[in-house]
Amino acid sequence: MDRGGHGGDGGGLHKVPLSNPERRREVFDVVLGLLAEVGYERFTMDLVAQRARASKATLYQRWPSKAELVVAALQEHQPVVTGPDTGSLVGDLRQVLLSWLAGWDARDRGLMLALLEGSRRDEELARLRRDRLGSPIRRAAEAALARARRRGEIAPRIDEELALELPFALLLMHVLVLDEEPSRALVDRIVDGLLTPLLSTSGERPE
Amino acid sequence: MDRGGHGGDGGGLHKVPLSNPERRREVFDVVLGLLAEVGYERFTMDLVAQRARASKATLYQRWPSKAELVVAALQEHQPVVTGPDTGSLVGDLRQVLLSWLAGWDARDRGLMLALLEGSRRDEELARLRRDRLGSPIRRAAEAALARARRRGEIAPRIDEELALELPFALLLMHVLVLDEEPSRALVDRIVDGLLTPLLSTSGERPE
Amino acid sequence: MDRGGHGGDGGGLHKVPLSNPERRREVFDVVLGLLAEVGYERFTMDLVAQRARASKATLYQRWPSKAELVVAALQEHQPVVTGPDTGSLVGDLRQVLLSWLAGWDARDRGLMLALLEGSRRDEELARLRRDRLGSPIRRAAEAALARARRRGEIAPRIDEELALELPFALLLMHVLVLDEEPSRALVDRIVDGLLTPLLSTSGERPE
Amino acid sequence: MDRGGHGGDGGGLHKVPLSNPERRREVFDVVLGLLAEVGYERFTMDLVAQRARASKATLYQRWPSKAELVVAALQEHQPVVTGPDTGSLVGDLRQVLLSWLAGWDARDRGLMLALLEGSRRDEELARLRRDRLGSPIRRAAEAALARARRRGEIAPRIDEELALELPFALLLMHVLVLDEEPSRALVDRIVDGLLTPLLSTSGERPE
DNA sequence: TATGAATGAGGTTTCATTCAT
DNA sequence: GATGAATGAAACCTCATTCAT
Repeated sequence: MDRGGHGGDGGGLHKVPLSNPERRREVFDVVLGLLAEVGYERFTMDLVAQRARASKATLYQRWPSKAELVVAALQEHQPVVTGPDTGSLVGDLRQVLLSWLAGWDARDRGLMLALLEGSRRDEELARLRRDRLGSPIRRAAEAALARARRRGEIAPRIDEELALELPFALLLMHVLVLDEEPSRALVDRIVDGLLTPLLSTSGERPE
Repeated sequence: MDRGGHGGDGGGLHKVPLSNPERRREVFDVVLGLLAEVGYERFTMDLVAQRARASKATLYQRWPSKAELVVAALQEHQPVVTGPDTGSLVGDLRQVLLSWLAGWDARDRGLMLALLEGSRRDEELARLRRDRLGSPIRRAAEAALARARRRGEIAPRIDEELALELPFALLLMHVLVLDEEPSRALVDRIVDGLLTPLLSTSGERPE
Repeated sequence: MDRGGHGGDGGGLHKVPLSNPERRREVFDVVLGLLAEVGYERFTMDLVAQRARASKATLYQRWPSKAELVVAALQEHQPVVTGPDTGSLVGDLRQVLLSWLAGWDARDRGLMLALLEGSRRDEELARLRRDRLGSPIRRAAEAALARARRRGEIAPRIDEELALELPFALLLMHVLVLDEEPSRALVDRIVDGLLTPLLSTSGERPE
Repeated sequence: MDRGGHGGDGGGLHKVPLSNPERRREVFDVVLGLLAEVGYERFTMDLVAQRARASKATLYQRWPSKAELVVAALQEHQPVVTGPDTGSLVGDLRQVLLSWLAGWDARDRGLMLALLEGSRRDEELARLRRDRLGSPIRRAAEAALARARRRGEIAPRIDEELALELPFALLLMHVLVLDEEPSRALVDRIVDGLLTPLLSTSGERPE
């Protein structure tokens, strides 16, 4: 399409072997971009090959099927969510959500959809979906909860498990169903308007 | 599935013109079943034709494209959610959720996924998705909220809009991401473990 | 390739539906020609489509796979071998062989090879091979043998089963291994030079 | 299969240059095994490389094409058929057949088929086929015939050339068409039930 | 010399859609 | 109005062969 020239096409490690880690990342980038753009079914090896300036045969040499290429690319796209100890449960949760927000990538909405879609055809992807969509924040949030318990911060009558799921469920819904990009504003509404009244003994809003 | 008639290859109304409303419903049933089963992309006109015992050409005569057939079928599959006045906000919300739960159809998880998937290709489906997944309960819940406001039941510091979204967001996540069927138990956990502590001034749990 | 004109391409029932028996035969003719020409593995649906002036999709509508198309075409290519009663076993056998020879088709050598080749991949073809290559003459020959037995024509110490296989085995070998076309001369050598001394009590050579 | 060595991934001589005769034989063994297993067309260089633990590039360095590799391997797989002088023509022929039977290799049926198949694409293979399938026994048999002539053992009215072809043609047919392994029993039937009555003046059956 | 990697040119099969009856 | 049949345009995957190290 663009026959290169004065830059274009994204730099071009092409001709570099796929074993090269940078080249590999380049391919994964194409894969993730494509997945986000068109979803799992319309994602074609031809398109990947074209954009990555590789031949399909080359791709197939490294990843023996479309499914495996997709899985590999997604597996390497693990977001890192950290949750520092702020001293209060709600404060900790806010940090977890903000950390997740900071790691949010423009392609992530599309990738989530692709994952839901593809997981219907491929069991490996289904596993990935449960892991990835079901718990990215969850894990960090659980650590925060553990700390809260040790501190004796208890919220009686609260279903703690659901309370932890709550922020992610809301974010997910806004993103997937309502086509919104996740925003600091939404995180604040969730933390201040729901989590704080629900869990807080302190958890004041910082900054 | 087909409650048959006077025998033959599975009964049904095939050979009856598509203008006939019952025949129409029959076709939609096939469409919804297929969508739920395989999703939007693997849904093929051939399969519809086969299962509905019609010819593809006939289908195309009534619905000029795959997308339009899908949209038409989904539009006719509107769940009805009612919410009687129980006297308290939480009580009302519980009723709304139970009513939604009662209308839940085994195909609905699949249809939600199909909708997410297809809405990527077709703007009409995208609209449907926002409407359908974004607000089925919402509408009824909003009525309950209005009543609560009139009663002066106020939850200070609560983000009411998010609070209304919350139960559906959780249900959605459990259904779509964790592969669970929605259950009375989950509804109870949401109402008793989250909504009640959040909103309740009373809202006791009925039998 | 040849865009028709003043004849060419073999008549051209193309555009006629594949359900039409004559069109069907036309396709089979292309299939058999191709099989004979290039064998089973190099036989491609593309080539068939091109030569038969049909689209691949059309072919796939009628025959759901390459293997099934091949099997169908071969099944319709049954040679007819008759064996009149000449009064003597050797005379009868000669007739059977001559009848087989008369039905010989220039493509048959290629088809035999294709059958051997394809039968390695497809069990249906393997069955066909055993039937077709193992017994075309055999059946007629057995009838002749039965008559001989009724007449009391007995060849002591002869393995009759092998004796019946003998002419076909020799023809097969000359055809498959030595690239010869089967000929009247070869049949005569077999009958006069082997079968007669082996079986004959009379069996004079006619004409 | 691999009689191993000091451990490792299955032993073998991989990493040893292809110029080494033992390594060469090892590769040919892989080639023959593969040919017998899957035939000529499904025989892939990838598979050879894999099983022989060599790289395709290495193979291509020694044999410039698939066809040449196959030819080379087959050429080295010449069966040895001997035929001692037993004093009678039929006795000699039996020895020839038994010698051939003794040299029969489990892969040989597959190799014959592969040869028939491949000889359609490659003239070199076609030559090989005519030589290999057309005459393995023939040559030894001819020597026996020459001795018989010198002894004055004459079979009048017999087509001697065909008579010599006969046993091999029958064996070939049983092997290729009927999927039988060649057996002592079949050889005996051929010798005792056909050759003896046809040619014999003595030729008694030995132990 | 041996090899890891790349690739052009297919090969089978599928699908939304359109004709002709 | 209903249908059997046809089809162009992909999609996934494979293979003999060639480079570059």
